[in-house]
Amino acid sequence: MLDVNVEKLSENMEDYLEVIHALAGDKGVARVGEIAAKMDVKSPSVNAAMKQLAERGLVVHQRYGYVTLTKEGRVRAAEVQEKHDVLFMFLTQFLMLDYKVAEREACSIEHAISQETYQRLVKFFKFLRVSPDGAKPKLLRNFADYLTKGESAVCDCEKPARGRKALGK
Amino acid sequence: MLDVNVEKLSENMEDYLEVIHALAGDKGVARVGEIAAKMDVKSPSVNAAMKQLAERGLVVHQRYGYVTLTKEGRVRAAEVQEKHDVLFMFLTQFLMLDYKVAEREACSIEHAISQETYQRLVKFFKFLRVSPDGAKPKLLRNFADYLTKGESAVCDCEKPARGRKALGK
DNA sequence: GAAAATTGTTAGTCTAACCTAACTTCTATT
DNA sequence: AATAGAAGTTAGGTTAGACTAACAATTTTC
Repeated sequence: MLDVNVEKLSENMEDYLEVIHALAGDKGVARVGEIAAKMDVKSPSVNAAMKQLAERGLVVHQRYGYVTLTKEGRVRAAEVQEKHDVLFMFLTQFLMLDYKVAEREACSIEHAISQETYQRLVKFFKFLRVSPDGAKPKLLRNFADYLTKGESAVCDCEKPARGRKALGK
Repeated sequence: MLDVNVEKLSENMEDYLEVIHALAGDKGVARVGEIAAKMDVKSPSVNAAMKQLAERGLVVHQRYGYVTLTKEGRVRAAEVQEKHDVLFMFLTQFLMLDYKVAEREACSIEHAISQETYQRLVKFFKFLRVSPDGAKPKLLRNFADYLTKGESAVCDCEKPARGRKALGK
């Protein structure tokens, strides 16, 4: 199926792909200078990276010109981006971390998780019907309470049959 | 409070601390050769690493002799280990990944998460009463079903009020 | 207790990132 | 269309981490 013949990329190279992907957006092209700015490195570093990525067939880099992702480059970039997004969602929606922290952490964890783990996370979200925008499921609203109010708020998935609602009301 | 004056360690250095911590166990000491074997590197690499860690006051390394963690080294090692353990738990208990995959991923993610994120994960486990050994909470048993049976099994934390149990029985 | 075997160290090399300084190409203004 | 300035490239240096080969210390074995 998929994922055959995929040489492993370093974290750095994954970052470059991701940034190019983001910059390219609709235009489909990025400049060395833009990439350098976004990655917070100098242009010679970008140059060296582009050389490597070009050799691996992930980007096309015209001398003094545009950088574009190849088809395969786009696929790899998208994979990383998807991991990033699902991790961000986990960190914000589940763990209720603030956006800035979540963003930073997602950026590092995205390189550390396998496709397999990514897919399980996606399934877990589906199972709980969590989405980036939509209303939080009850479970997570409960957890939010727990975080602010402490031990008193509990997950009402557990021990639901014993008393409470059943008795007093 | 805590965590002042803590120079950031590279992933590699964190790994060394973790391995020394594990090897030291009760004896409290480790040998260069053991460390090399566990990390799957050669001894000169361990040597160089020990030099660095000794300079930072995290280990004591006697020439041709034992390596031991300092107090601070032990603290740092334990922090990494705790992250590892909670991640391993998340990957196995929540995402139901197999032990081998979970172990591998925990080893890489452990370097990428902050104390803050770690603590939130711990709280989430407490909230759901998940423990390494104990019985899985209902939520996770449901998710396990969902993974094998697909969409039909759902989280019964959500939409619990509408029919089902209330009606049929 | 001396020689052999094991274990640890040193010196020097390699690679992936990064950097600065100097150079080249492109572009945009007059 | 010439040139100033911006953008990109090349050359060469730095650091962290690994490696091999050669050497030194320690431990084991006879």
